[in-house]
Amino acid sequence: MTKAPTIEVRRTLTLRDVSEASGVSEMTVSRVLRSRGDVSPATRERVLQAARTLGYVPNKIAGALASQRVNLVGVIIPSLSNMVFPEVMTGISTILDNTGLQPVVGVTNYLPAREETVLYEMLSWRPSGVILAGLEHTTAARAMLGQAGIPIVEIMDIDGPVVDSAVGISHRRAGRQMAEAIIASGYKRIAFLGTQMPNDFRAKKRLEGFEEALKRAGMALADREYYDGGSALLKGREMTAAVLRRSPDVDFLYYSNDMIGAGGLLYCLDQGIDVPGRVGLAGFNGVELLDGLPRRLATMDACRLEIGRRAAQIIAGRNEHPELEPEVVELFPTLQPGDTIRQFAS
Amino acid sequence: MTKAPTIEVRRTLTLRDVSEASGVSEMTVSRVLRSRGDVSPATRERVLQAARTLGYVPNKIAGALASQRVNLVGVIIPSLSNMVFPEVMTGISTILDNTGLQPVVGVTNYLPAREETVLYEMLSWRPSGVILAGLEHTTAARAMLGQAGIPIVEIMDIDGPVVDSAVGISHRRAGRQMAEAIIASGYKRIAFLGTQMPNDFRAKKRLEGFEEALKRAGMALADREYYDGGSALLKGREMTAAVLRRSPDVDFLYYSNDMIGAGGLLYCLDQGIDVPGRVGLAGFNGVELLDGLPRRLATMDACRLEIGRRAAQIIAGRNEHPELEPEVVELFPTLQPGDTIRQFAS
DNA sequence: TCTGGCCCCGTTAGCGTTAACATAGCCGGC
DNA sequence: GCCGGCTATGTTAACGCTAACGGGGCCAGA
Repeated sequence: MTKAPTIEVRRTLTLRDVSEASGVSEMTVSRVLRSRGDVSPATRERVLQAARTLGYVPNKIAGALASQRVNLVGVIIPSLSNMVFPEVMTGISTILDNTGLQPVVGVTNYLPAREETVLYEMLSWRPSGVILAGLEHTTAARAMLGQAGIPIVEIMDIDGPVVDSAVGISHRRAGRQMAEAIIASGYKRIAFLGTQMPNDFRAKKRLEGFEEALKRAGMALADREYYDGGSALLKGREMTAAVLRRSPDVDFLYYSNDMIGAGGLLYCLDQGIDVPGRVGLAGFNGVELLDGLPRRLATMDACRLEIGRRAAQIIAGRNEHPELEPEVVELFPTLQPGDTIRQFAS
Repeated sequence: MTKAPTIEVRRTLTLRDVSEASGVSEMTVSRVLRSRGDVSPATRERVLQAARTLGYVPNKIAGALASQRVNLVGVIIPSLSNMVFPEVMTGISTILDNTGLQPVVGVTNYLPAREETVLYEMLSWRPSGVILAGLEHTTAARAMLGQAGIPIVEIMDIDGPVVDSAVGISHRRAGRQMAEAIIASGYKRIAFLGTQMPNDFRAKKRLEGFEEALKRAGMALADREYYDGGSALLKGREMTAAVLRRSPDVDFLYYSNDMIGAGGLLYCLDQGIDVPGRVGLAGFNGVELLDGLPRRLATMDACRLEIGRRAAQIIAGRNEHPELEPEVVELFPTLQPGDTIRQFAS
């Protein structure tokens, strides 16, 4: 009984190994493994068998270099830890799964310089497309995007000039709408509570839209409070406590995201504060988490899943049909009044 | 006045373009861009200048093929949407940032078959290492890992056979410890509430350890409830309501994760149920979110950040010093009793 | 002046795969 | 029986970069 020969020094396997094991040329093996071109069922089977028993894993690096084709899509986002981008990723994945494309994530931590680095790194792998959050980039990053010669989709935001394609909502308008709803409900002394982050341009735009609407109604923010880092839920509590202490006459708290809004809501309920009678509350994003709170926080859905889907569709489409034109897709978030905003003016 | 010549059909730039623009050989350009080998400051500057003005981005595909070196580390995790893996990623990134290595994430959605696919895909890029969650893999996946010839680190769990290296905690022991603490506090009728997911092996092991400790104390689970999908916070509420209705005599609720535990806590507080007098509660993971709740949920820290850091250190270390041996690192989670578990037996 | 060594830079030969073309064999129709 | 046209396979030449080596200039010491 002979034993199958075991390779001593395990070099990494190549097409040549499979070709020798199955008695055909490397080219034929390549064709079988990519199911491209005509191969007779017999040899196909023989090759697959050989590849399997050897445990061959193709080398995409060599393949990509030869074919000038890389099935990767770079996705550059600010953070993974705030529940909003994972959902965007889900949207992207569901679409890309049906194409041969594969997402590769890069995280910038809201730092433009980091975005530039990550982008450079990604482009050096010559991906088939890039999806990145926001419209604000360093000049160098913008230059790279322009040069890349691949479809680029900026997501989340459409308030500003676009490099190539874009899918998002108008955060300025979203802020305005929320302000209008709050004003219409009769709230008069409105405070803003948000992140300190100077590079969260979308939060900034929402606030701008919000203040603009206030101004148009002859009002202004009664107070504002910023935080930076830490547990958002806890910060929401703390900031809410601080604002209500400092400005007891405030009757509405507008949070820059749902998480701190949820913290604020829990705080108010703890303190026995009448919501939405004594104070109204609103956040932004429409995160799933809110469903489990004692009361539904008013919020606006940011269309995260749909944004991911549409962005991926644009990349996939342009990949298949290079003649397709760039497009800018605006989505419209819906205001969910929940239980933390009065229904009628008082 | 002559205009700089603009290239009509924008081919993608190569080293050759930079070399021509700067009047040196491609090799010298390569050396400059990788800061490897001796190059005179003068030519270095000239090359960098040329590369910058052209907007050259190196082609890592070609570089990797030529050098047989890829600075990527594959990270394969079940999910991004539950707050635990993003933190592991953070740990990995902080270490890798200082090494020239770069993480690439793949998500399996707790599906072994999907893990196999993702792994195959990753290995085909010939990464410098792979970090993957859990010890349970398909045979094919296990075979690939064995063949890969690169450092592999299995993370989160160490209850079982390891492919190469591993960093994690014993979930069985974690379950046991929590059970012992609960029993010591005098709770008698204990229910379990967890995910339906048949492939969350770690949750399963925690439950096994938990039940084992109960058994040793002559007890058994009084009730159990499973959920599947949806908002974890909301599900936590619903499941808690269901269990307390079905088994009114239950005096402790052990949740398989903090998120549903938080939902349960909020439900109990809503209902005016005395926590931890009438019922005690405990979760698992030690997520930051808990800090913002009205009461601190008992939990166990899963050492996520540290797991990420140690795993990355192993990869980076073995990458620098290939002679290093595989290692298995066990971390020890600490039980945080919080406010939802009685301090003394009653 | 010669020699050895260092600095700087160029030349050559792949890395493992695929695109493009070449070719051998076979079938059917006239 | 020859030829066109298919099918199944092989051959060749990149793809863009880097490892490895080679070598010309220059300086110091003999």
